[in-house]
Amino acid sequence: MLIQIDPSSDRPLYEQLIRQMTFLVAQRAYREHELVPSVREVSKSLAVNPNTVVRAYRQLQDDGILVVRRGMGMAVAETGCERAAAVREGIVSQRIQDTLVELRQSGLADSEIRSTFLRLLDNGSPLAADTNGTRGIQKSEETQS
Amino acid sequence: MLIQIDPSSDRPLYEQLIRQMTFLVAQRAYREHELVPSVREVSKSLAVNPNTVVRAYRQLQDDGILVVRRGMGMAVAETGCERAAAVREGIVSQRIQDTLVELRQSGLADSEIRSTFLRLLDNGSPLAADTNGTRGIQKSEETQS
Amino acid sequence: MLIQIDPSSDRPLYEQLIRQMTFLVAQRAYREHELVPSVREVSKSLAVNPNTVVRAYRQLQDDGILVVRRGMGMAVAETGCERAAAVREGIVSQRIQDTLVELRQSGLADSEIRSTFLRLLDNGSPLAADTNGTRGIQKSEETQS
Amino acid sequence: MLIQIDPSSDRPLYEQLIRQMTFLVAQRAYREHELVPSVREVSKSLAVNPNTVVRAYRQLQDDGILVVRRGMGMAVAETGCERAAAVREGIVSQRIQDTLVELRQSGLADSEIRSTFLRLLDNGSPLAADTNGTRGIQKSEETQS
DNA sequence: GTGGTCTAGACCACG
DNA sequence: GTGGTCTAGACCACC
Repeated sequence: MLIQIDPSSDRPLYEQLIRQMTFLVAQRAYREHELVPSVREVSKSLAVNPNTVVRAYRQLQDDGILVVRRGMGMAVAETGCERAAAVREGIVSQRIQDTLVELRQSGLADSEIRSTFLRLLDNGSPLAADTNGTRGIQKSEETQS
Repeated sequence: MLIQIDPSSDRPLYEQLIRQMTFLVAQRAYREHELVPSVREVSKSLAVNPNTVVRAYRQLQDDGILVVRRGMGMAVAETGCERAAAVREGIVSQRIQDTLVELRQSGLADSEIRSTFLRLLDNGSPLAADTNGTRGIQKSEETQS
Repeated sequence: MLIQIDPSSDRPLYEQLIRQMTFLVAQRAYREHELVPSVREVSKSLAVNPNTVVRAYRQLQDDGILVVRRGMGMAVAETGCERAAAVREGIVSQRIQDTLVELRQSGLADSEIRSTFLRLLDNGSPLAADTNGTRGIQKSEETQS
Repeated sequence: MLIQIDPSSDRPLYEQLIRQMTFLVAQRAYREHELVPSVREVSKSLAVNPNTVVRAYRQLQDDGILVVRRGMGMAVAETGCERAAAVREGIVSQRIQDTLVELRQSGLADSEIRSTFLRLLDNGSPLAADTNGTRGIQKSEETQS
């Protein structure tokens, strides 16, 4: 339903776009064969350069999540949702692994890591708790002013 | 005991050096007033540009973890271990927070995140079991030619 | 007998249509003065934009392969089959030449190119054995709804 | 030894760069761990925009042929030559396959295809027979004016 | 010096 | 309207 990017994040914009889109398709916010927002549309809504969107969409093609419908736009690929879910799985695991490796280097015991993690997990749902600096795009276009 | 860096990581080398050193001091691998390896030594052992080491050491000075002993090199500061522990605490919390924010965007429920995390935590190798691509430096300096 | 197009090919649809039609006329699947399927018919059967068919047919006119029969549609021109055969000859030679140029840049010796080519030539399915993603149109028009 | 591109070709520049570089590595014109020409260098020598080169180099990274040496440039990856050879193999096969499919659609018999192919193969070595419009880059930089 | 990212704007082919 | 390619030029982090 919603593509969100945070221009102040240290993650590159195109990478955020790739991740967001992958997650959305994995959640079936866009379904197989459904057209996704056009490059220009996304570009305009998120105030991002078209080239940046193109770059993200291209990667999603390479991942087998999107396909080009020439002259019409880009659509979720035949088995796009599956692939997206698989890619998401990989991203999530990798992210946790990386974090664990770094944390273990800190000299903290696994038990300390576990307790800190669980404490922060239960704390609050920071799911865009602060929307400062975040720009989003709705699926149906009447939310934009 | 050991400074480890991974040149293929996406983290900058100087950042890895800062983190590693901070963690080591926090663990009291180097104690107050103890001399730390010289820039030249670290640079040679890790095959890293001296400038990169200088940069890291300067940051550690600014953090109040190291101090210059003129003519002798750099040593752990008066209250270096405390400060290092504090810095470490901040790094660890921040790291977990960041990870949580990203994971929540993936559309996975907190319960799924928790289970994946716990699974990977119990699985893994305690501390870089495989050292492929990782370069280290020992506390006693005669390991490297 | 059959116009086949592959919408997922990197060749533009109109170009595929032109080539296919040229080949069919060269093979005398449609003979001199014989009416070819109407724009509307082709468009519907192949699920292609009518404009695309129009564009292809116009090119075939320019090539002297088709002519308009006002009020009736388009037919193979007086000397259409000859011209089509000539055009086909040019296309085929050009195609092979292009391929050879590219392959020679790969650093493979001519002998390797030859053997690979012959191997693949003998292997393969004679004519689009698997029709996945390929859409066709029959000469007799009652196959499509 | 030589990167060659033809700006008048219908193949995109970045694709030509990818192919050329892949072929060169496969032929061991650049060897494992060896630095390849920098983005700016290639860009200048071939009179191509740096972004275009970046795009090509990025793809080569994704293919596992090149790796970044941060601050130093890009080098052939550990098993880069193998991978390059494998990629080349795929490119070559695919190219021939595509050609065969198209030729078979022309209505020509396999025997005719074979004879035409062999004739053109033996004809001449069009390996850059005409250098009009082709721009190249030497390995050692003293050839450029 | 190196690569990485982003913007701005242009032109093209396709449907 | 759509995506694809390319250029030009800027700024950044890293070594």
